[in-house]
Amino acid sequence: MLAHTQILSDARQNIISLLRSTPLFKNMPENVLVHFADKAQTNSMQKGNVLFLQGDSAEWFYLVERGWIKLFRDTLDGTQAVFDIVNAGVIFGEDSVFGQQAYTYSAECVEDCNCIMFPTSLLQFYLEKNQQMAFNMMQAMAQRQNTQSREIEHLNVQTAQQRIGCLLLRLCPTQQTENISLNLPYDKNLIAARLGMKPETFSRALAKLRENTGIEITGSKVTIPSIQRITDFTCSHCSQSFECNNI
Amino acid sequence: MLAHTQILSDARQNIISLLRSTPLFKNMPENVLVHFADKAQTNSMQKGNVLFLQGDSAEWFYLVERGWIKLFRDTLDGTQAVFDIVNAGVIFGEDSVFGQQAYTYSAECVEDCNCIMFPTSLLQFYLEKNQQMAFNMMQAMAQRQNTQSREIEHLNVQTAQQRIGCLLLRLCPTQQTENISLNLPYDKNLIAARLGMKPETFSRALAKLRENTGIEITGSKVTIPSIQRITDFTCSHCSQSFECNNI
DNA sequence: CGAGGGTTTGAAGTGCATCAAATAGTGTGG
DNA sequence: CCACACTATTTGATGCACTTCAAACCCTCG
Repeated sequence: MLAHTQILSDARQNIISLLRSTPLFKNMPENVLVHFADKAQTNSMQKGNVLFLQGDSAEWFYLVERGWIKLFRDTLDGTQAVFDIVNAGVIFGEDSVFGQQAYTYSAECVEDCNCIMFPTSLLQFYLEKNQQMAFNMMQAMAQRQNTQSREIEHLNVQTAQQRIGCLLLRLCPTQQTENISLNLPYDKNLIAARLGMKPETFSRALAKLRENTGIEITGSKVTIPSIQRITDFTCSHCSQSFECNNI
Repeated sequence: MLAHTQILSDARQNIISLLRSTPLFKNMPENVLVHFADKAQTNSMQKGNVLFLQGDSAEWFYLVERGWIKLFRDTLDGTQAVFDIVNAGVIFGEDSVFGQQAYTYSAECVEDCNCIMFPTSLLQFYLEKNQQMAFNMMQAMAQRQNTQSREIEHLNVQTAQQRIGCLLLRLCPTQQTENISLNLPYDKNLIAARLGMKPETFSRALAKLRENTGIEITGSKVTIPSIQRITDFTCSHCSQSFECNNI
């Protein structure tokens, strides 16, 4: 019994520290974090699992602990518009607190993941009751909005090659500037969709980007000799003072 | 002296009722509205006037009373990414309350307008102090975010013709469904930029849209025989349950 | 009237999508 | 461990959408 309690407590402690590291729960008092952790449900999922569909009643919001989740909308003609793919530390589905209490997009697991879900009603409760919570929420929303308007800018002004370069920059560890090697976090097909292009276009654009910036790609493994060469090639069309690897 | 006071009072009353009609100030107590109105400054501007530039210290936020304001970013290669053009009743620049206290975009008048500016610090004060204010702010931000993610979707999946059709739908008065006539609110050049296309493309796409949907254009005057014909042509690629004329 | 910006039109080029097919990679059952 | 099925990715050929560059047209306003 003691062991059981201990396990529960460990899981709870884990959730609490995860929550604390997100912008939304930053600086929140311990008792609030505990309250959320107590109402949490953890979820392991495999590629292909659907978390929720656009229009579903929004009873939970999610925190990614591990893996990748695709956020998208289906269009009337049967295609799909992917507008974000999120990973560890990101909270999503929480924006349905406002409006019609229904999700405004769908979410699907694209790389095996652990998600923690919390009742939307609990968030709603604290948004009304706790000043800090409300402030954090606004901060997070402002941040996301800024990112999104950059996204619009990118779709408007960048070529396929440049959008890929920009994504690579955002995948790079921020410290290093040379001889970086990393793995593409999910299918090339999916990256293409995320960047608003077809798989074939992605493949060809990536090949050209290789010539233009000296990067190497083998399977999902990417090596980047010089960050500078990518930014030179990629960021010329972007607005001033924007750092891709800063998002 | 009495007349003078009366004029001041009228102006203040006007500001208060304008504020009350915005989502951000909806349901706010009278004394708060008065406080904002007291600190307000009104501004008449002509086409071409710049309200602020990206990076400027964000000391004011704005409410449009009349006219049109372009929100944009300049890119390193000297072009411009327009991500919104707003008009009466819209508040902008208020998102700089968060983050680095600097505007994240630039704003310029594109059709003669009246704007009312309020100190950002006052908003900040009430966001921390007043529950309703914080709630309204979040509501407004959620709304805007939803709109923006639709925008991304549109850029991804719609053709030039369809994007124009979509814009027209949003300009139509919501009640009517047939024989609508309206004026384009600002330069065609600017509409093109707003929709992420070149002026030449806009001109040609508009001509084709005329053939496809039966609309007529003379100068800035547009007549639309049937809304239905536009939605049939325009909205097929959009995600389900989205009403263009509902934004 | 004439200058200048906004708008349209034409010709040619570029980028991305589409359709089709080949190739590589992965997981399955034998 | 291999053959097979299936998916992901690449490659080729072709077409369409949008851009670019250039020039004409139109409208407004001094």
